[in-house]
Amino acid sequence: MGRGRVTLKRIENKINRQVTFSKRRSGLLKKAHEISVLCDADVALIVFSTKGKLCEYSTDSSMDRILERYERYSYAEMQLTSTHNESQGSWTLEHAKLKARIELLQKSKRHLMGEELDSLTLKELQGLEQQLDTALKHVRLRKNQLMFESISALQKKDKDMQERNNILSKQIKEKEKDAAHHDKEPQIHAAVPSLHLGILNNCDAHQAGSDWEVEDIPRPAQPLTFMPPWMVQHMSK
Amino acid sequence: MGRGRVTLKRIENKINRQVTFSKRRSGLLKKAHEISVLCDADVALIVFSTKGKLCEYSTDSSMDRILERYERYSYAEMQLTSTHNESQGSWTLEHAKLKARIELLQKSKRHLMGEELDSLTLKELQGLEQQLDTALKHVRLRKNQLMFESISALQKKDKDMQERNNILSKQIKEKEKDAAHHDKEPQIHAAVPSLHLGILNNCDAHQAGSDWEVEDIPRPAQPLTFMPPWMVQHMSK
DNA sequence: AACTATTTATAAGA
DNA sequence: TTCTTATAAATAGTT
Repeated sequence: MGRGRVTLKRIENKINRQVTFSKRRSGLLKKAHEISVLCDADVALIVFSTKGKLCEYSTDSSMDRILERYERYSYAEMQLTSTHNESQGSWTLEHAKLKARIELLQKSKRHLMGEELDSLTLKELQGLEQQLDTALKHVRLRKNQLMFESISALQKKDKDMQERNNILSKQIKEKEKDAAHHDKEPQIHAAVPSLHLGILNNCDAHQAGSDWEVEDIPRPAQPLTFMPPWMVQHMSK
Repeated sequence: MGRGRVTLKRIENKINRQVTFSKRRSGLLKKAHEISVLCDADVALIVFSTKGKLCEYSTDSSMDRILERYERYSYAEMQLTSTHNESQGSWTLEHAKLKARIELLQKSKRHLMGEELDSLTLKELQGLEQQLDTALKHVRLRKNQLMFESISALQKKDKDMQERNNILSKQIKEKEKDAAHHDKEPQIHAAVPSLHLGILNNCDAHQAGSDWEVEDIPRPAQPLTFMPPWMVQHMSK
């Protein structure tokens, strides 16, 4: 796509190579992002330039998650290799890797808890926000599930009780009928007003300090910063 | 590059998304390979489709090397310092400890990312939610309030019904007593076992397979953060 | 899976 | 580097 046809061969001219790298890198990042969004794919892209400069893209800025997923995916292999990998030399490396991993995990955990955000770029913060938002949705979904299960149980019991009520009412009426019919005694009147209860609606008995009173704070309109996507990459920490 | 202009938004049509994924995936892989060859770059590309299928490209097919290089890039210091300062004897133990630690960290991290929530209690979920919500505080008072009120209403109703049950039972007993006393007819026995209801606790009536979706429950329009996709792409320094 | 009308990416030039 | 432009490539919609 350009004025000349491209040959799949290392560009020998250093300047040209650098320029082409810049252009294609942004193109590649863009496409990685596009397929990620359009097709709902999890993408991780890592690019080292000749000079060793790192450039990366990952869906939701969650490189760690995706790399972990990748490693999980190849778990079978890894198990096979790691079993026999216990020669001395690789132990130190293994150890170092584990420590590095812990560092990574702690760091990302701190970020997820909203700590140490100073070191993050705008883009990373953006990604973090999205991730937290998703997590929050999941947590609430689960919470709702538990709560609604409680409600369902109560409703069922409620229904059972209503039936029981009806049965008892009928029995009383029969009793009264029998009584009136057979010995014409004064009837005992049992007022049984029907209890009508709305389901899932408002109620007066509201305990203020209860355990699951949640947040009172009105949510401000989402404060999003707009910025041409492919410009963002030029901002560094 | 096609007959229509593309909008950077998840393709909702499943078939279309799948087709587009295939096409773009090969395009992306091709471009990754091209930049790798043309510009002598080290590239690692990992793509998971929606369905979880993995597809990867890496310069010289050396994914491991590049991923290691990637991790080293961030944790060079660590690797240097941690390689030689451990005594050999306790390595196995050290190793195990580190692994255990990693497990713990991953678990809590997953919770913070809204995953594997099934093992959490309502209370724990509440804590998690608050933690996640610290940044997004305000949210859903109304919904929670409604649910709280529903449960309270049901509890109140429940209580009322119990009282009513008791009253009715007494009336029946009086009836029976009267009947027996006055005309010695056969009695009608109405068994009225007392219904005991726990409050917001375990429910026996638990529908196992039901798919709980928050969306099934009427609630106010969802004011969730909507994040314009631009960008999560990031480059390191 | 092929076919094209178009859009998009980018090589070369400035 | 950045912009412009001619052209090659990629691909969305269609068959």
